[in-house]
This record gives sequence, C-alpha cells and structure tokens, in this order.
Amino acid sequence: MFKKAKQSRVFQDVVEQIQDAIINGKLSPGTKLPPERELKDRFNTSRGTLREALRVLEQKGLIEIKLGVSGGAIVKRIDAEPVVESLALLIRSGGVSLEHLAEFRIKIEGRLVELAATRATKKDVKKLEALFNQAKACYEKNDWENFLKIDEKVHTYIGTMTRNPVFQFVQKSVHDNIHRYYEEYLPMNKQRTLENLTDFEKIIDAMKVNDAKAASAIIMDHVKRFSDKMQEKINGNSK
Amino acid sequence: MFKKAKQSRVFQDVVEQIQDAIINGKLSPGTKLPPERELKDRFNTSRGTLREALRVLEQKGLIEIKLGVSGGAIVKRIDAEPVVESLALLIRSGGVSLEHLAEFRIKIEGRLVELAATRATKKDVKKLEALFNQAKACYEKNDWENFLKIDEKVHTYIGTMTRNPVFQFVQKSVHDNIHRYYEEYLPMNKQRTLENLTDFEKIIDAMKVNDAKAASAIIMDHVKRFSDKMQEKINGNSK
DNA sequence: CAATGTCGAATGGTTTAACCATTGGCATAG
DNA sequence: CTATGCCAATGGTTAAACCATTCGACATTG
Repeated sequence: MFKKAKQSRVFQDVVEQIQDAIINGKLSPGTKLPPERELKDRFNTSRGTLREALRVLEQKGLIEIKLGVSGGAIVKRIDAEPVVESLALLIRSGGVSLEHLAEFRIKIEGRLVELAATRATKKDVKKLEALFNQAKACYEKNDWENFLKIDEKVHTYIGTMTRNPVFQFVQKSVHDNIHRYYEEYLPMNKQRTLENLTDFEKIIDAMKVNDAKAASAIIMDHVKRFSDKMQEKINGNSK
Repeated sequence: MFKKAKQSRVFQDVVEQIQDAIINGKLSPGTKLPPERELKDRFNTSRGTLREALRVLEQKGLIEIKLGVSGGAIVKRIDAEPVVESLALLIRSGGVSLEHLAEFRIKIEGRLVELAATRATKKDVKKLEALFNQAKACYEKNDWENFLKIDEKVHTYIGTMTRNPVFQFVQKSVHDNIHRYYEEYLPMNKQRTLENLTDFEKIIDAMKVNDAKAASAIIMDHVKRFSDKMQEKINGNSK
C-alpha cells in the first residue's frame, strides 16, 4: 500500500541528480564535472555535504576523482568493476568456502566455454595462442607465479569471448577469488603445469573449429580434476 | 615489478581498517560502532573525513546508519544487495541487455535447479508447496502483481536449496533485475499465469523425488519459453 | 494507575571558513 | 631553448558550531 517514506538526506538528493544525469546520457563518460566549490553553489549545499555525495558516486563507479589543478570529478564509463568488487566482498566474508566456489565452477564453466567456443573468432584464437605461448615460456622457465597469472588471464579472456557481460563478470569474480586459494593450497610443479598446458592446447583446438561440445567437456574435466586435487590437499592438511 | 603507490587519502585508510575488522569477524553483524565524535578521535581525524569513510562503508553495504539518540553505525550482515544494485546500474546504463540476462539464465538456471533438486529436503518441498498455494490463490483472484512477487520468491528459494551461497547470490542478482523487465515487457494474463503455475507444480513433483534431471529439464524449458516471449514482445514494440 | 504529552540529551546531518597537498602551467634565469 | 622554481586551481583535511531526529525520563491528566 504505502512506500517507505523517503529519508531526507541532502547528499542523497545530489547523488540521485548526478546519477540520473549520467544514466540518461546527459553526462557522457569523460565529461568533467565543475569544481567542488562551484558544484556546492549549484546544488545550494555545503562542500562537506557535496563531497559525501561525490564519495558515494565514486564508490558506485560512476565518477573518478583526480587531484591537482585541472583535476576534479570525471564521469567514468560504467563497467563491471563494482559488481566484481561487491561480489568479492560477499565471497570473502559470507562463509563462501573453496568447495562452494569449486562446485559453482564445475556446474557453470562448461556452459560458459560452450558459448565462448560457439562465438570464437579467428582473432580470439590468435589471442589464445599468444597467451598459450607465454604460458609455455613460463613452463619452460619454471616460472610458476607468472604461469598462474597467465592462466587467470586465459579464463578471463574466455569469459570475454562469450560476448555476454553477465558471464564476463561472473567469470572474473570467481577467478579473482579462487586464485587466492590456488596459491595457498595447490602450489604448482612441473607435472601439474604441463597438465594444465595440455588442457589449454586442447581447448584452443576445439575453439578453432567452434566445437562447443568438445571445449566444454575438456574444461569440465579440467576444473573437476584440479578442484579434486585441491580438495584432497585441504583435507590432507587439516588432518 | 612495482605496485601502484598507494594514494594517501585518510578516509580510505579508515574504510580499510573498518572493512577488514568486519571481514575478519572482529566486528559482527549487529555490533554498533562508537558515535562519530568518538570514532574521529580514535582514528585521529576530523569528523568530515570520518563521515566520508562512513559513506563509503554504507555504500558498500557493510554498515547501516541510524538517526537519533542510540542511533549510529551498525554492522550489517553482508548480503547480495550491493551486487544487485551495481548490476542494476550496469543494466540501466545499457551495459547489459535483457538478451544477455536471458541467455545467462538459460545456460545456468538448469544447473542450479539440478543441484537444488538433488539436495531438496521434505522441509523444502513443504515450503515450495506453501508458496505454490499462495501463487494459486493469486491466480484465482487475478492478482498478477502479487503473483509475480511470489514467483520471484520461488526462484530465490530454489537458490537457497542449493546450499551454496554463490548460487544464491547469482540467482538473487539475476532475478531482482530481470523482474523489472518482466513487469515492463511481459504483462501477465490468465493464460500465462496458468502456464507458469503448471510448470511450478511439475518442478515440485520432481523435487519431491529428487529427480534432478527432470527438474532441470522443466526449468530450462520454462525459462526458454518465457524469454522467447519477452524477446518477441520487445522486438515487436520497437518496430 | 494508565494513557498521553513534554522536555532534554545523545547522536547523526549540515554549514562555514580556513588551511594543507598535489598538480600543471607559466615566467624567468641561464 | 631548456631547466628551474613559483603561482594558482583544485581536491583533501580540519575545526567549531548549529540543526534535526529520536527516544527515554518524567510530568500531566483522566
């Protein structure tokens, strides 16, 4: 019947006005807002209050604030970063275990790769091959740290290949957060890295011919195998 | 080689300290932080700066601020709200279309229901049946608005049944945002509501016997059917 | 005694005015 | 022309005061 009475906080009104202007395209990405001392007059408020509004907008990822002369608030292109960050907060605090994450990956990543394989272009394959060569170089130099970094890039890039931002930020959030566990519980070695590299090569081959079914099967096997190993390790350590 | 030099903004340091304390469980949900005038002394900063930090924490969904005597900042239980909100921003600004969301649902929701069906308890089935009866009552009273609300609750509850918070967050974020589109582009009618209700009943039957495969097939068909209809409607309207 | 009204203190919200810190351009010296 | 250093614009921070909301304590009234 009734809505909650709107709370009257001046800075919220300022946030809404600027946010609406950005969403409606009245302020495009790259536009510089006037300096604080001018904005405060326009909104007929104090600098402190205005700055609280700017903090909120910054946190929402709508503006970026630069220092110095010719600094100020600049309208940002809206991206998935705030989603990834808040999802990360949830994961880090919300009783999300490695097992939860692994289960999610096992169920979901096959489908994501399916989509990526279906939509893979020659350019995508080229990009993947470039990453493969970097990974191979790390393998040969026994540089596990950078190998893992490239591995994460690969997963993120495959997310991009879906051409669907929802998949992209889910993939990014999961991998951002799973990586910490990897480093802690599943230290790489020559054999494990080779295994990873082999899977990677197989996936590229499947992507080349847009074989969604094959690509999906490979990744699901890959994820499952690594998750099981990590789980073993964790159980073993806790004994 | 080098990391970006940390920018020196006092309020960011305050945010980090409080955020870390919350994430590490040193501050549990429900805990009240000291009043601003006391916090400012503890952090050795001014009230203005402290308040900017509180704004950021509030926006992150980590604290809630109440007015009046015995008011103040209270640590919140972290939930999916910030994810939902930032996702909504992305969608509203055109970064994510209905098509993107629908594609994601079609690929993912089957897997989620699989898991839910596998883990369904008698209590879960009872809860679903209760929701079913509410939905049926709305159907008979032609109360579409509340029907949709219950429909959303059902999807959220099925997310809960996975016993996996990652699935829960994703499900909630997607459905919160897809719902707006439903109301705008796919007004319910008697026939469509009945169709929805029938699918619901079938899923409950599958859940009762933990038939993951059947439950998954039903939901995937359901999602696909409704997404197609909505897409048709949108394409039709834009002509 | 119970319901109601009133007041005051605690706390967040806002304002003002000043100063500090960073940055980039411009003037000046070499 | 180049390099140095100064200056002004702009965000960051501080301090002190006042306003607005809330809630408990106490008084008033029936």
